[in-house]
Amino acid sequence: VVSFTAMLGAYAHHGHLDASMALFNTMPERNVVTWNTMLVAHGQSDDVDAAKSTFESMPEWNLVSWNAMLQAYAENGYLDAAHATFTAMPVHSIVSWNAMLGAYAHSGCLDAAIYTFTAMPCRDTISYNAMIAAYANEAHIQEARRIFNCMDERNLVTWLHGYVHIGCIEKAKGIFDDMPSRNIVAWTEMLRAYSEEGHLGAAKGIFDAMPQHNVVSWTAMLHTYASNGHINKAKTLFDQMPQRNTVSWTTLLQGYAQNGHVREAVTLFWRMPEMDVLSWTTMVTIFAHSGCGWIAVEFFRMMLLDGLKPSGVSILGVMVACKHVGLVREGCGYFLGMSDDHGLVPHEEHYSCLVEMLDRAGKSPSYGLFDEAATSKIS
RNA sequence: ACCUCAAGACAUA
Repeated sequence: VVSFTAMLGAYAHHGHLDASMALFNTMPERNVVTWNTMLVAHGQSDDVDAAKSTFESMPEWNLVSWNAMLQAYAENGYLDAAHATFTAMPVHSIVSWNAMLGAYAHSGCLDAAIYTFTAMPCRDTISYNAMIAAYANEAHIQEARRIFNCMDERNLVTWLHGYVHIGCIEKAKGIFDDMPSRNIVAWTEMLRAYSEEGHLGAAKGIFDAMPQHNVVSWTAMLHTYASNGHINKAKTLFDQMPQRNTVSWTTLLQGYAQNGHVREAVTLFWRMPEMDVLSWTTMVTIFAHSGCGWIAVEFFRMMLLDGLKPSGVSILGVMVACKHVGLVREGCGYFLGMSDDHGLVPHEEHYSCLVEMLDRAGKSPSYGLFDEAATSKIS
């Protein structure tokens, strides 16, 4: 069983999900680890349903199974389901807490992340890294620094992480060079740091020097090419990648969008195995600024029909589109839907876009759709 | 032999 399970995991790691499944089905004997490996494989290829049904078919669960299920939900944006799993599990390890913390950090739920971080019975460097990222994502660099400074235990990974997030790339590189052993997370972090600075050569150097790659590192490199105008290299890399997920697809999609290759973007989009809010939003924003705002509106509607919950970014995109095409009622409706239907808080961008939209149509802010509070904010 | 931290969309002139 052990060697078969190891093979199963190896197949999954290299993106051969079909091979893993075939092996799984023919295995004479399976244990919890075998099932867990399969569960994780499905989660990582963004197939939550398959992960869920694997979980439900398992003869028994251990802590790792629960954590893997929790993570599968978290990775695919099902925050509620992730939390429900967390509450349902019989015991929690630090991995469960970290997974929950990471889920909140990724979805921008800073308060929930802080709550989780303080409620945890103990914290390791992974918890600190996640918390620093949560603050940094929300542009609370001061707080990120504060956490970084108040940590009771530090190691090199956390230093690296902290420096990357506060934008001190030279210091980060210094730490990186001093690390006695670097894991793939550290390597990828360094790669992204260079990528963000536009140091394409340095990023490629890191990528080539890495002892192993996985979807995340491949995608980080893909993003480096795509966002620096090297769309052909990006495409080549994408085709070579042994494993792709929604993030990889969206990264390439964005590369096409940024380089004005609208046709290719559309074709690629419809070939995607799964779309999430970010992939849809990319399509919305591609068309939002052009004269074909109605196409953007169509994409937005299709996203809703797909059952996805729009983000503030996607709403802004569709509002910009409405503004350009003069769909005032429609645009106001999306704005109102933010708080009424989706539990989102409109930001300044949404208000100013709304004002421009009304202004263009010669309507006053007291158009009749808004209550006093909104009207006063608009004016 | 299996789980958590690292990768993707966004505004303004």
